[in-house]
Amino acid sequence: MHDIRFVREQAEAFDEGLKRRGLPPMSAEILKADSERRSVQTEMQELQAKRNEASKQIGEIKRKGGNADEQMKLVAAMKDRLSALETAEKELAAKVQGYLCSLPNILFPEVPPGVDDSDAKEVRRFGEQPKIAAPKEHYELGEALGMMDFERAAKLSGARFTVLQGQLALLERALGNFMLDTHTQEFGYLEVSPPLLVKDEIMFGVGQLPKFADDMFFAGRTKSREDLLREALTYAEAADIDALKKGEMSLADVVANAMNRAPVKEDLWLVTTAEVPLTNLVNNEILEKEKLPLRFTARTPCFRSEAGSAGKDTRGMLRQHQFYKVELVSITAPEKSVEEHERMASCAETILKRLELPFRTVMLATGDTGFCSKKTYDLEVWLPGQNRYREISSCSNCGDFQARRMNARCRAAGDKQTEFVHTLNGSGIAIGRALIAVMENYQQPDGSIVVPNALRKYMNGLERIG
RNA sequence: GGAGAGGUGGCUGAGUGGUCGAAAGCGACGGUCUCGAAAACCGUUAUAGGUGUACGCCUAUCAAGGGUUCGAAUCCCUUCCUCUCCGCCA
Repeated sequence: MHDIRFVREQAEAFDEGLKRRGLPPMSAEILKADSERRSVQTEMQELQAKRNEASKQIGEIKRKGGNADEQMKLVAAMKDRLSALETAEKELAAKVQGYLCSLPNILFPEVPPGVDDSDAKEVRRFGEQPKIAAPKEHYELGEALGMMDFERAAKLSGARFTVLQGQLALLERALGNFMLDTHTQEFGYLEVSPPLLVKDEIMFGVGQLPKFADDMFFAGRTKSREDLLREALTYAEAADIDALKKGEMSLADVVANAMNRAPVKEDLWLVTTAEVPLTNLVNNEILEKEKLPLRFTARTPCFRSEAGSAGKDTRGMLRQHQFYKVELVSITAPEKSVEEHERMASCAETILKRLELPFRTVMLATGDTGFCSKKTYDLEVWLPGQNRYREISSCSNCGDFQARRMNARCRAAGDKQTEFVHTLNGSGIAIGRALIAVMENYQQPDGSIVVPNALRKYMNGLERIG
């Protein structure tokens, strides 16, 4: 979410920021609504002050047993105007808020222009690509080993799920344990085991809602769809139903109106990443600035609908509805986030280095950087089976964009003024894809897979899978 | 799932229609005292927004949203959350 004061004070910079995102200038429209809102608010507050004064007098007069008819008439006379102003103020405030929370974050100047991952700028590269004759893809290796089963997964859950068994299941567990140990013991992250089902406002806080609902799974606590619809329809108005009968209104509109009128019941979303609960740990809090940064890590399943990626990466477990990931989240003082971003990327890189997997780090282009982010580093691991680098980690500095949505602030000791914290998140790293990378990079001609040194102690000394 | 009790400032907690943004205590901060500290005493101590050059003034906020009323922390409705007992359950 953007700061209205930033739009007021630096309208050109704001529009320039939108332009780099490929969006038209919005400041004029926003400021128009903002100034309307303020003038309505001023009039409303003046009227409220008058009303409050008159009400106070009424109270005094009545206590003394006098006749307050005149004052009551006065208040009654301003009632309509006041409620109109209150409604208008609410609408305008919502309009301004709507703009501010639906536009993406302003990017740092160094973010390279471009539209997709091919425009990303490589910043560094590590490791040598292994020389493998006729490298196989991970699913060929896994299925041949009998430890990766897509058919049975489909039987249980449909496409984009995997069943891992035996040593590959162990490898998955070992990867997560290795990553968590590294981040907690060497880099000072606090291990967290968070809820995986969260409320609307939590998804809003990290920018998943309201725009990206289609990317998520929804866990209704309620009954069947039919029951839900019936319940909502009890809020339909008689006038709407009459209009429906006369054919003046569509069923869809009647339902939509009823839904709007029905009370909001909070159902829960499945987290798309542990960033969601970890970042929100500090929502609505004022943290002691001296205790920052806070660094959290968690290994959790991640649930994604992959709505926009039909047909992409359909083979294997590269793109799944459910996968494990170790996530890193930092909550920093405003002036520390840039430094923390570099540190976080290097924590993620350390994992790949220890696993001795070749990778490169790129800075995403303007058109490819996420909604909340000011700047994003992607780590791309080498996959011999695909003969290309593929994303395995994404580290973003969100500045105060999420903090504003979550109302997460900090305050220095002795200060009265609070500031919004900065939030950063990064994969440290995606476990499913790390498993793929290990399989493809460590594959042997006989179809077995050598276990990287760093993982052996997490796999009971196992040196080779298969 | 059934029954009940609640949600008030940094914390504890009073307040059931009118000078209540809210008693009291604790905590924190400033001061007096002291060589210094403690104790004691005195004082200060919410957030957001609007408005004016300015001491300021105004508005909103007692979980959230809506309603009743001239006026709501207080009454009504809905939602969310917490706790207790029973049931079920890893």
